[in-house]
Amino acid sequence: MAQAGTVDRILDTAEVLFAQKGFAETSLRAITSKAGVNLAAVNYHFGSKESLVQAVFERFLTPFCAALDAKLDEMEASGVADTPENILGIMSRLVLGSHPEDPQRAAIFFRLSGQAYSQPQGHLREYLHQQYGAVFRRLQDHMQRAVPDVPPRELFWRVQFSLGATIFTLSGLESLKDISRNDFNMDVTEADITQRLLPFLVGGIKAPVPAV
Amino acid sequence: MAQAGTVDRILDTAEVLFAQKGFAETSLRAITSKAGVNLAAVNYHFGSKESLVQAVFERFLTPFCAALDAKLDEMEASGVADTPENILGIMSRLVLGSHPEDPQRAAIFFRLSGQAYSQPQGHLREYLHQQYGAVFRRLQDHMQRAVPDVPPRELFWRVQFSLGATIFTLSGLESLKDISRNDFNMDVTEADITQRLLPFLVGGIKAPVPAV
DNA sequence: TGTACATCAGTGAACGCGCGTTCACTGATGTAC
DNA sequence: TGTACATCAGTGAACGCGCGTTCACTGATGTAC
Repeated sequence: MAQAGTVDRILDTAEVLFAQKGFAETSLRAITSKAGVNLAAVNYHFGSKESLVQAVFERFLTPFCAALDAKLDEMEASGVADTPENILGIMSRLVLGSHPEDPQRAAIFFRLSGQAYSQPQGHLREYLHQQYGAVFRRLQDHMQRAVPDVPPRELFWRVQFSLGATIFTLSGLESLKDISRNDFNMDVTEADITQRLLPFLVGGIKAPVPAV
Repeated sequence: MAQAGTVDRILDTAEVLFAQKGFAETSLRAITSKAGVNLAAVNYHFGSKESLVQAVFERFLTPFCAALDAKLDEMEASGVADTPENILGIMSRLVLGSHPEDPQRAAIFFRLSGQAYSQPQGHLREYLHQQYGAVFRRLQDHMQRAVPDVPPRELFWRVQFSLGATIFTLSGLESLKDISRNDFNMDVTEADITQRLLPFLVGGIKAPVPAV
């Protein structure tokens, strides 16, 4: 963070504060004063607060989606069969490994996602869907090949459920860590949770489809 | 809503607006003008905006938790064995059936829950946990008896994942309905989703525990 | 090499606005003697 | 039965505050001739 340009200092600070306090609850004054830049610099560089929010997401998602695309290319080229286990494995390794120098970064990413999705107005959700929908559909296609017996409509919902379980859990991780510490005397990490999450999701995605 | 007392008119209006736009994004002026009551009435009856938010949750959760307790009593008395299917079945029937006169109400409940959980500050989450934690633990105990092979710590997380899948999906239902309509030419209802959700959750909760 | 102008990052102060909250007040109902 | 006082729901107007945004400005760097 130190000595970076104004734009990066704003983005670095904004992503931490947005994750900590939410979009509406984080003022530009809070961001700029913590970042050590002038209040007007946000509007100068980004145009508005809303554009700053989008820029924060772009900085996360663009490289992530590019990496995911590359991994999927790799997988297709190698001829490995699609299974829920290896598709979800790719995802989790990508998320956890995307910023090895800063393990907190993955947590921030999830908290931001959780907030983006629970924003009731949905401008942001629409923007993300439009911007990154293609990778999502590609992932969905692979998953379909992995579980051909699950009808596409059913699978669509199961992928949504999986997304929900993941984002919800990892975005509220701080308080869940506390509970886990109190109830089980046990510290947990993002990697722990992911290890527990994968079998759960695989079980759910592969579950028998009830005859209607 | 018509002709109710001031307190109820405020609560009725607030719960709809909070679900639609979020807590921070809904002003007391919006609530009171739509409810047809004086601006100062909120502070007169509830003391502050934050207390109003809590009151909205209480009006949902207190009867819901009482009904859940009663159902669990009933189940224990009847000697039916615990299974993931019937525990989750009780929950879903309770949620969907809790306001048969107003099916929209369940959707509002989930949107509020989704927002409560994604609130990064967590005052509300703490308040809810403290207020309704007992019923949650009781539910967890039943689930443990239903899947004795899953270690308690593992189960704790699986219940969190289930909660996440449920709240996340049902709280973002509006936009998912749109996607489903576009991609599959298919309208979905809360009850549809619940029917698809249950096998997914059962599959996840029963999934084999990986040897570590 | 020097001068004039354009571009650009950044600044400090102010703008108007909507917010939650407060306060003095009204009018109706209940209670004490 | 009448009077004085207390309680309570509700009101209208104002309060101060923090917000996102704007604007005129500065100073450094680049470009044209």
